[in-house]
Amino acid sequence: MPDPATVVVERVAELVARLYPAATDGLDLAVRPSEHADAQVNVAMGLAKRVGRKPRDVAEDLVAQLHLAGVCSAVEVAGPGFLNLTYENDYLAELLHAAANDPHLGVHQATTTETVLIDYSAPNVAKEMHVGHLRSTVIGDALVRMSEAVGHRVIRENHVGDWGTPFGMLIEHLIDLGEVDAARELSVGDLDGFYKQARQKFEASPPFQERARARVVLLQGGDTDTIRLWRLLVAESSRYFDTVYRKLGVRLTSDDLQGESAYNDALPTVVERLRRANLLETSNGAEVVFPPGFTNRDNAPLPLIIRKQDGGYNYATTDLACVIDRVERLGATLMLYVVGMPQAQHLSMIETVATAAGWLKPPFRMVHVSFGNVLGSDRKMLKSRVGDAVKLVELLDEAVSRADASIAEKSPELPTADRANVARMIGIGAVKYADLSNDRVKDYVFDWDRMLSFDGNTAPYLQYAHARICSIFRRWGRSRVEVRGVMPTIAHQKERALALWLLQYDSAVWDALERHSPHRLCTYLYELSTRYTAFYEHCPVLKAETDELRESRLALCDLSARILEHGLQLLGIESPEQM
RNA sequence: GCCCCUGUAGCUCAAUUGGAGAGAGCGACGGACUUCUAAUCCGUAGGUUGCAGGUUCGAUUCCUGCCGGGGGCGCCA
Repeated sequence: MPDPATVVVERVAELVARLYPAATDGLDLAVRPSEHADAQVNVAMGLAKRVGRKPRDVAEDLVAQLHLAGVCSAVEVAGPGFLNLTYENDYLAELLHAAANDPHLGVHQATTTETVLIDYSAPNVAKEMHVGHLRSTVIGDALVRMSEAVGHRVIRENHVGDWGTPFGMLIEHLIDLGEVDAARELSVGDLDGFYKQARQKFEASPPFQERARARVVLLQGGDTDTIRLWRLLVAESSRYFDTVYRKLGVRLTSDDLQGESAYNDALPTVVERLRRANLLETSNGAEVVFPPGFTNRDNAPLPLIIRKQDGGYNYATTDLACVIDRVERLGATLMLYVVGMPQAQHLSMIETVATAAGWLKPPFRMVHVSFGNVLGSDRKMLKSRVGDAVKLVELLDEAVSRADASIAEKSPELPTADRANVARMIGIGAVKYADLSNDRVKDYVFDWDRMLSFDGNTAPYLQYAHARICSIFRRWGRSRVEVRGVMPTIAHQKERALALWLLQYDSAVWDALERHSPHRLCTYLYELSTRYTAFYEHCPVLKAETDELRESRLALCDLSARILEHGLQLLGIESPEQM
């Protein structure tokens, strides 16, 4: 409702349906932002083709009969047949006032509430979290927040790697260290060292290998003491993951853990149900499904392996059990898999098989929210000096200390106690925003200087715009809530540009959500900041000529700040009031 | 060999699913601080959107074929 375009779309749709009832389906009725006017409608061109008339003539007809009194002050035909709209200033003011008094700041709520399950982060138990987990965690978190913001029911799932052959070696290593010492080492977060030591022993010592293999058998057999040790590994790792998630500022907690092991009991059922669905075949002693459309190197059908020759299950089986669980137990209509690009084929096969088996059918659907890599300045996968993966905690700590140094230099008057907190918001925000603001399907180059810059499409720039608004209200000295009753007057060109953009927040949030692309929201917020700053430069607020004008501009400031803060919050980024 | 992703200003990235002279930031050049936070703003220069065709009123976007980069292709997850 707060987007003036929605009214126009309705009116245009009515008119077109009345004038050309036979040519309406699939027509592009969208009202888009325009460089040549406040908005544009492109329906005349598409219509002209269907009814065999000149686009400009169709456009003229539409303009003549379109009733937009009180909404648009002008509707003109331009170019090949564009309808250029200019909105009525009073109408914009009404919508701004409505948005300012809406708890969702104008973002309309979902008409059908879905249960959205978001599968993201997915670190491995007893292994360090590194840059490779950054994108999944940060993008997934943003999708969680955006989905909740429009009223969906959201289920977070952290599909951690907590099962498989490496656990034989990890448990034996834990026994060697002694439970107490091992737990201590794991809880301080030296998962990297723990895993590497275990691996090293495994590779160097044949007796250790034997023990590890035997331990896997015990683990799979449910041996109580082995299970107890395994739980210790999982619990300590989970505790560590929680510290990383808190530092990153994402919603995930240990309550969201849904490890691979959770599906162990369901695996035989998966096999049974596939067999009953007549999908199961035997190939080289393994039980497999051949989903149509997938081939291997030799152009032969490519199987999804359900049960290996040795009788063990594969990750495909777990993933299928997972789909069943999510659909049948949790009732998740939309499942988002925030998983890297390399898994595209695997997930596509899972989807095909789950559909063929009848487990996945409308309204239930799964979407692979894939993403590219984080690159170093050499355009290769980001690595540390010594060549291994960069630890996530170290990356975050460096971001905070860099931000802190920058604040110390630029705002020495800020008390040190506040500075630490602001540095955290800026540093963490910069890392997350750098990740989220890039189109997720592409790789991006990690660059400290650029992401921490106060110029350009960065978190600090948006945060700075927000902080400046807060500063105005501090000087004003009265409560911000007071201006929410004000009906703003739109007069200055910069006020108008800002107002139009503020009213786009609704569509920006939905656009980002529907494409599962947080970077679209980033682009919106960046544009909002630049428009706000232009307004700030040209339109004095506290020094405005009249009280009315001051209040009107304060109202614009208030809504701008709230949308900035709200939008950043949807991305999981905090907005300091001073910086 | 087959399949998927990708290629846009010197650099880093956008472009509202096919819309009007392809937009930002950085860097370069030229301007604006007795300030509501100059950590900012304004202006100028910079392009055959990898190449070649095709589809149509209109293509960075869709189709075909090449070229370059990344990834995947039966018992790891």
